[in-house]
Amino acid sequence: MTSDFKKNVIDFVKKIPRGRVASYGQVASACGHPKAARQVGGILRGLNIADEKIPWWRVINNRGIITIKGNWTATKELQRGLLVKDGIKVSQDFVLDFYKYRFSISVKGDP
DNA sequence: TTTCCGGCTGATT
DNA sequence: GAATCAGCCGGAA
Repeated sequence: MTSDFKKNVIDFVKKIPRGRVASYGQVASACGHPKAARQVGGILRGLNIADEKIPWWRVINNRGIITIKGNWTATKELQRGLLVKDGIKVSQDFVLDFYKYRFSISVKGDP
């Protein structure tokens, strides 16, 4: 069915530049559903992870913490490594300066 | 189809 | 600061 929300989320995530991060709520809000933050993670879970075209690792929670279950195809360690590779400093607790690295949303709906 | 769960968040308690 | 509650929406059963 490919809801607009899903497409929007994926599209947004793909637009996240290197060295930047966005929170689930931020992405959800950009899609018009500020409360659907959980769904953002759900979408990334069901579709992408293995798709390196989509920087899912740049999507974290609003506290700059990698809140993953640890039972994924991806793990916290993997995500942390990818973030570090992007030039983002991540603590061993999987915490990063979200305030410093957060991605500014460019409001746009459909091209 | 319905029901339940979940990588979240913000507000309360 | 930890625990609870409510709200959102896509998957999986």
